[in-house]
Amino acid sequence: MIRPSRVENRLYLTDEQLRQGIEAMFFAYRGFTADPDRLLEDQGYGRAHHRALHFIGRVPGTTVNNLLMILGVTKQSLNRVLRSLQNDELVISKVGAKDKRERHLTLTDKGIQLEKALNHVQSERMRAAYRAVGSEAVEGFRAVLEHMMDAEMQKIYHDLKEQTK
Amino acid sequence: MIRPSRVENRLYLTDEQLRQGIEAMFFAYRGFTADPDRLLEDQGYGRAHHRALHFIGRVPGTTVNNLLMILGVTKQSLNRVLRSLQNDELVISKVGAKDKRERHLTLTDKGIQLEKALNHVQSERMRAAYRAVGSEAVEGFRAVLEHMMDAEMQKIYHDLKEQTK
DNA sequence: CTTGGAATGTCAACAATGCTGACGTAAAAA
DNA sequence: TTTTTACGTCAGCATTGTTGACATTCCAAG
Repeated sequence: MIRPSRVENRLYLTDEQLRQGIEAMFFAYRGFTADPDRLLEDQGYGRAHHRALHFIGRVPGTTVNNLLMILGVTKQSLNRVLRSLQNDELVISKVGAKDKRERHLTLTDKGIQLEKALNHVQSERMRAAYRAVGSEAVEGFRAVLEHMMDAEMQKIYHDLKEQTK
Repeated sequence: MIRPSRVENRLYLTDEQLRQGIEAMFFAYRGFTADPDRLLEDQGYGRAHHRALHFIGRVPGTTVNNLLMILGVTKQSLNRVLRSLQNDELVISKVGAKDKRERHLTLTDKGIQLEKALNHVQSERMRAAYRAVGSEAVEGFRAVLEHMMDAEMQKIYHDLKEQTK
């Protein structure tokens, strides 16, 4: 549980501290993607494929349009990635029953396998970091990240959390 | 399923918690880069230009090779960015006095101005997030990020901190 | 019911930024 | 001195963003 700063309501932050935060974010994100990137390279995929697999796995049956909002890229960019995943039989696209304009996306067994592998290496790094710092730090970490998101992203982030309850 | 007891050192993390951490990182990084991206677009630059400006500003007189290690890209990729920054007179490259193979990079006044503007919008978002969560959370945030970096990046990150003392 | 507009997804072409390979020049080693 | 290594530059390719054009489907106005 996060207590909003109890003593100093306004904490004084030097430019230097903020700059270190920026650099930490930059270097950490590289670490965050390093392990999945290695796995993906073996298969001839990139980060874009990872993101698609992740969120299709997270919300099975989602539409292309919904995925678009989550990922924040153009549909043309996403389409290219989805096409290759479908060709390789990692993803299945089914025309909507109600609305035939929509395509509903799900992972095949093969897709689930790769997604699991990617999720595993990424989770292990995060688990290690979490373990190293303890649970209070973890809550702080998540709190700061949440406040760094744009408002729409915060909403999507929370909706995803609800979804798996 | 066996539940490890929640003693302080021992942190039990569900798959779901780890997955949320992953997604938080993903969405937050988008927010983290959103404001600078807008500024950069106005000038016809991209994120790669931002990173170069940032670290040249941080370590004035650094060599291309040193910058390469910080950024973790190939010299060919960096070179393209540096060339455009030099053409636009944001960066100056000077042949090394001792070793003429090296180029030492510094920002021009124009370069400093743009770097300041980029740093400002990015810092403001971080400051807002920090303020919203309080100082304990901030420390947790930085601690987790640090443990998420690869070892070489941790070293570089710390060296940069020392440098400005 | 028909028709025109909005929504959804696909195809094509372009831009930014990764990458590898080839190479010139300077320094270091043999 | 000659060969090897290091540093930086130029050329070309791959991934993944972008905008534009378009076919199909749905829905709402008439």
